[in-house]
Amino acid sequence: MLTIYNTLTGRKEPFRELVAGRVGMYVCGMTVYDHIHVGHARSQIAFDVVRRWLQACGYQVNYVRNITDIDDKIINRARELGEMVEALTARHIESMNEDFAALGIRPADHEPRATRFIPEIVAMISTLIAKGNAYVGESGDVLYSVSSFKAYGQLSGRKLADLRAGSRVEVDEKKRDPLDFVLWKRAKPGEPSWDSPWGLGRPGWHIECSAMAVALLGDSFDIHGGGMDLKFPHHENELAQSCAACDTPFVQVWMHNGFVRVNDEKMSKSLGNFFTVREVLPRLRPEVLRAFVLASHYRGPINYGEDNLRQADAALQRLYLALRDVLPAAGYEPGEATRRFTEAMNDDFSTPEALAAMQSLARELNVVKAAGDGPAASAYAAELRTLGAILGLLGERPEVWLATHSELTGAAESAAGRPEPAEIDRLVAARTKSRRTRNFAESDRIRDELAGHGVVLEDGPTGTSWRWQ
RNA sequence: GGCUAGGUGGCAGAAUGGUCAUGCAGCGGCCUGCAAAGCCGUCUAUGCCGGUUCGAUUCCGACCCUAGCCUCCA
Repeated sequence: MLTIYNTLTGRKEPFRELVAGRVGMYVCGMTVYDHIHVGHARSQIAFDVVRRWLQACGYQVNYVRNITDIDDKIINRARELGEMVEALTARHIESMNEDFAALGIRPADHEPRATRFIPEIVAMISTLIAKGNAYVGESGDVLYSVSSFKAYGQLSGRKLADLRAGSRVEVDEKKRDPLDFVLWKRAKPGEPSWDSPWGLGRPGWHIECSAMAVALLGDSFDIHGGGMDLKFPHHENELAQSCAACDTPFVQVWMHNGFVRVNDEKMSKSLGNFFTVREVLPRLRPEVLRAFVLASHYRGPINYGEDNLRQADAALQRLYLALRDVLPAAGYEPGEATRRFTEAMNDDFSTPEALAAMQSLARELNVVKAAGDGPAASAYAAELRTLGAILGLLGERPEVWLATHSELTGAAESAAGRPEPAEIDRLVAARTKSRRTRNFAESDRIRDELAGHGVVLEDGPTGTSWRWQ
């Protein structure tokens, strides 16, 4: 039985889908004005795994991940770069998709863009005005009236009075309530705009998600996910709009992932302490980043740093080493590892425990391998790869993975100074010759030399193989 | 100030009203010419103070500390 922690209720609850066998899921995606960073990657990996697990459980998942392609930041960035908004967003959507693919984050079933859903957005705003939940302010913007929705604050656990008392809420005289937020923003000259009953303008941030989610998943759906920082105000507002417009509970389960930290601080655009995925990937196998993310529970924080990445790499390498030289069987009888893995994933997607189960399975695999039990090893290998696939891991061939150099885990050797494979093969052959003549001083010298370049030698019954450390 | 989530071994990170995963690192052994890989064994932990209990790391309360949100942010 799958249980999921629901932000709305503050506890883990048994998951009950609205329509038997089907799950509608909406995850907040990217605002496309820059390359994605590790924090974004974490969030998308987390929900990618949620989706994969739901599918592994037999659900037919309708996965929607939006793209915010119009807002102030985009307009400002385009202006700074002297570029058209369309060109800027197209560029970054492409960049985002490349990064997602590298990290094994699968495309969503629907990837709606705000600018393609203007009619739906306008319609929802009209409904809100008609129902008395929204009004046209003095500035010409359309605003949502928070006091018109009595459950406002339920998701983030806040009371309107507390929020109003918050020292950082800016008082805007044009609003009836300082907490009212924009649904439709009137365009200033030169800004991209769309026609509406309230004049030329563009949608506010929150309304696009409401309108697109309802358009693609219906008035009420199963799971809505996003980063912790979206809980308030974004999801609170989204919830208020959608409930008021549709008179439905909107979302069954709200899920929020924790942050990536750098030196115990949130990695964020505003703090400037972020690493983009594309600057990090050249010296980090994408799968290592994925393993690093999954080594922690999705709701907790993770610290981005060399030590932790190295550990993730070592753990992953251990799994690949176990799989090396074993042909996975076509079928197998799921064992203790699968049972433990399943239980872990059913417990609010506890990927650290699931990975622990995989490590134990790798040990069993190593044992039967060493004992020369080929059929048992093949069965375990198949089981391990199946479990790995659910997490989007272990998709590579072991030999290929092990031959891939990772600067992080390798010697302090720059890419330029790294020896060529042909040169390594030559040295390995020379060492083998020395070993045959029992000239161990020379053979050890060669091994040390290679070790200095991050090359690890392994002597086996069929000869010597090498891999990058 | 309000709200939320946390504080577990050298590090990372699970779980649990009584026996505290898993990986890395360390130590001992097997294997090896020696190593590596692998296997076996093994050391170190539950922020602080009270309470409930036969027994709490786990439940309750206070305190301290950390992070996050309350403004754009995955």
